[in-house]
Amino acid sequence: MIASIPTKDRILDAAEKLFGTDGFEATSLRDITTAAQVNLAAVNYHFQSKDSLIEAVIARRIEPVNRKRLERLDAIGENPTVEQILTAYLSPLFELDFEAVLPLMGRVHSNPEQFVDRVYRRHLSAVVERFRTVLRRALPDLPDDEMWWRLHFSIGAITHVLCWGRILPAVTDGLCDISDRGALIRRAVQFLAGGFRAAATVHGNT
Amino acid sequence: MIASIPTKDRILDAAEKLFGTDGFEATSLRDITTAAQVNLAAVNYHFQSKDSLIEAVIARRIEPVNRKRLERLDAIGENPTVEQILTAYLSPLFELDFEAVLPLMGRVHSNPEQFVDRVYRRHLSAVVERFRTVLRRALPDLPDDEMWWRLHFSIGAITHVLCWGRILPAVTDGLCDISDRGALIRRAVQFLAGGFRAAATVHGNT
DNA sequence: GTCTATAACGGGATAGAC
DNA sequence: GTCTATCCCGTTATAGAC
Repeated sequence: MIASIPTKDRILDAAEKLFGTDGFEATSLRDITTAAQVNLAAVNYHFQSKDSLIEAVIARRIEPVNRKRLERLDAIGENPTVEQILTAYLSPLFELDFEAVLPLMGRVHSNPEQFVDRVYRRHLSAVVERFRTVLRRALPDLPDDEMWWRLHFSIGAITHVLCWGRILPAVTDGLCDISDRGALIRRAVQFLAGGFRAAATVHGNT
Repeated sequence: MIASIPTKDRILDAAEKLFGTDGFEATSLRDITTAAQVNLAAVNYHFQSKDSLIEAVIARRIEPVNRKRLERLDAIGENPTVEQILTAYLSPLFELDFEAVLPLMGRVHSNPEQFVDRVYRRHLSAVVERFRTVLRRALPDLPDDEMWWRLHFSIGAITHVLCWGRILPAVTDGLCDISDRGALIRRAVQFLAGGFRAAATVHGNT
């Protein structure tokens, strides 16, 4: 052991970084214990299995984010604007680290088959439901189905930034800057609010 | 061999389905050859490795989509609306099968580290560049950096639908219907066009 | 709690008969 | 082109000493 950080936390730190960059299946316990500079068997001692480790890594990050989301939603009062609601949802996420933890969140959001039960149903669905209710008050003319679609479009837009964040500057000749988080949140909120406010036509089978 | 479909195509069909639902790492060659009802060694005969198989599976679907995208972009004339441009980009994608091929496309779009070279740079960047140029003419007041961000928000929104498509009805009590593709395309285009048209404020370091 | 050593297994890939 | 059999490696997980 090199630093004074407990073994369990060293494993969590290394795992979340590697899971984020390489994916859950592609990351072996050996990769994790090597990066964390702990013994291989420590993973199965502190966590019971790789699967439990994955759950622990995710829960450690999602729970504080969701707590802040609900706090900020409560803080903006009874009749917030769409922009305020979206900011309450997004800002706790984008305060996290783009190198280590945001890629992990991206993985979680883009693997429904793997995580819909252990993440969406357990950690996310109640929060989404709260925000959906508030958004419905802010956009009373939007039909329920359209609201759901737009929520998913929005979550997808954000998920993509989580997944691609670190390499966005490279594929856009430096035009996409991820260092200014306040600006990034405002950009996202403006775009998504524009989408939520777009006219919703009735869709038939044409 | 049960049907008359050539072995090579049987492998591609089974692989794209399994890659889409389970992911690339989680799908073994044994899974694929069992589903395709072909011999294990056939994969290494027709393709050289699992990695080459992955590339072949992706290229088979992406290339026709991109050809149609450019055809439809050409077909809408010199000064198309934002809605027309977005429809030209999205419609060839959403004509594909939500059970087999769209989940695969979702995987590809949400794994930048794995696919930025073999997919984005090879198959996608030229097409995105064409659409970015046309969009810039349709939205002359939008700064270049904002354009890039909004393109990525849009691609993310769509990617999310590709990844989550099959289970969206389940998590929304049936409100999200993916069977009517025309309606889905129109919904997405309306949302994204609203986002692209949103006012873009200048972002400082506040 | 932490280590070494190893079990038990499944993975990709290939040799060689047909 | 297609098959069987097998090699060789990396994986998760655990047993047992310290």
